[in-house]
Amino acid sequence: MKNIDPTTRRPRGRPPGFDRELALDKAMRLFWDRGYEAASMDELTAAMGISPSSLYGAFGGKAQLYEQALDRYVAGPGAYVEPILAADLPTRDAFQRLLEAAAFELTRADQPRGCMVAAAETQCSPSAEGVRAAVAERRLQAIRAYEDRLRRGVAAGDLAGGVDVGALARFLMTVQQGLSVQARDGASREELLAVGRTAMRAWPS
Amino acid sequence: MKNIDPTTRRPRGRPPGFDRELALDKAMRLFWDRGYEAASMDELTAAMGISPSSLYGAFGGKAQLYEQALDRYVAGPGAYVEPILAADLPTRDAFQRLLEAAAFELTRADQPRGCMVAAAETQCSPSAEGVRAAVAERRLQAIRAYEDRLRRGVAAGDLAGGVDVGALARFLMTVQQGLSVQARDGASREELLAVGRTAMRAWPS
DNA sequence: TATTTTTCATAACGATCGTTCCGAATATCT
DNA sequence: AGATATTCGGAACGATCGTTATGAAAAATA
Repeated sequence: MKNIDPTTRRPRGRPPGFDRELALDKAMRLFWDRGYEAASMDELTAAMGISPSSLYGAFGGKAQLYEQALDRYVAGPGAYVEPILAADLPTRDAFQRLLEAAAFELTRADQPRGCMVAAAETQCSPSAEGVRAAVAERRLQAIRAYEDRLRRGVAAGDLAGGVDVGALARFLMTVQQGLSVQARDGASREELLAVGRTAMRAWPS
Repeated sequence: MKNIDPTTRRPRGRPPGFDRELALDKAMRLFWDRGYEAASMDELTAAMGISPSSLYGAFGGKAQLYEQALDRYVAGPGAYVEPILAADLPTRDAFQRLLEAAAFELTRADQPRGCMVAAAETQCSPSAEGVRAAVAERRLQAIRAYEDRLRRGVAAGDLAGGVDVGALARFLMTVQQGLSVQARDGASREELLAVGRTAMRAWPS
């Protein structure tokens, strides 16, 4: 088949036989549910509907695929976080909404339970140390994002200047990570919401 | 060699060539650090100083060894919990001490970081579903233990009757699970202590 | 139509997984 | 001493791991 339109001109060789974004989405779901090591190449290729050679050609390998799946998770199912932090809300309200949203998102019936980042890859074999460190780094950055939001609250005057924003940020992230474990263990949405409400009682004065 | 004393009479065959408790201890350490699946039989037998056939003879297999390692963890490194819950303390003080003790224990230099139970085996391959369920069940029982302690507080009158003990217990366990993730990510003892202090601010009135 | 380029499916690779088998070693019992 | 019982080290098992090699398939280009 020939393509005349120069704006959609096909490259030289055989065209890819699958949708890259769709395949990445399937991989993300499996990694999300299983973690990195427990998701085998056989399962990945089956879920993505492609062959190992296509996977290597398009994504570079299992570890690289996992990192791209992480990116896709943050930009997709995990995208609910950023707008809440960025919204023009009182600081306390923002984190209350964040915990409510987490309770909702971590227990959706149409998704794997828990967060793909929050409590994943805490244990692994030495050969997976690289990906473990990558996930841990994302968790650290998430705490930083909380800190930044809290500092914005201090600057805006709706959070007392004496508050230890580092400790508060880490506490809030600790709760999120615990919520992810709870969700994976089968806790209900209402139970997670109750945990979130309890956690908010720790909000300074 | 012959053994005369009938109270320490040896059984018929060749005597075991290793200390069962010591070997189990080594296995526990490795499982604690790596989790179930990422700890290979090669590493286990090397750490325990025994052969695969001895491991099977003495423990039954990898999965059974893991369960026994869990028991040993609870009775050993994790034994600090029970006396704090059982102590004759005001309820609030008990959980404050528990969080302080956790911050200390989860960051010991002579042990793997984090708790062997709290945030482990949240993701695994289908073949390890059995052990995952077993660990999850222990986490559920831990929440129950917290609930029982809180109810004791209500009965003793140092916790208001209107308090939702289920939610409070789950919140406290959620924090513990999050602390375990934090510890594995390298958070310092002081940081965990600060998280614990923040969490205690959620204590009812 | 022939050539070139890229992707694809399949099979095969070496490594490692948990497990089992086997013969030697080491003890007690007859 | 010989028979019996139990444990040992080590090899071997089939299965599965992630990865790579091979050649056919499918497109544009010459």
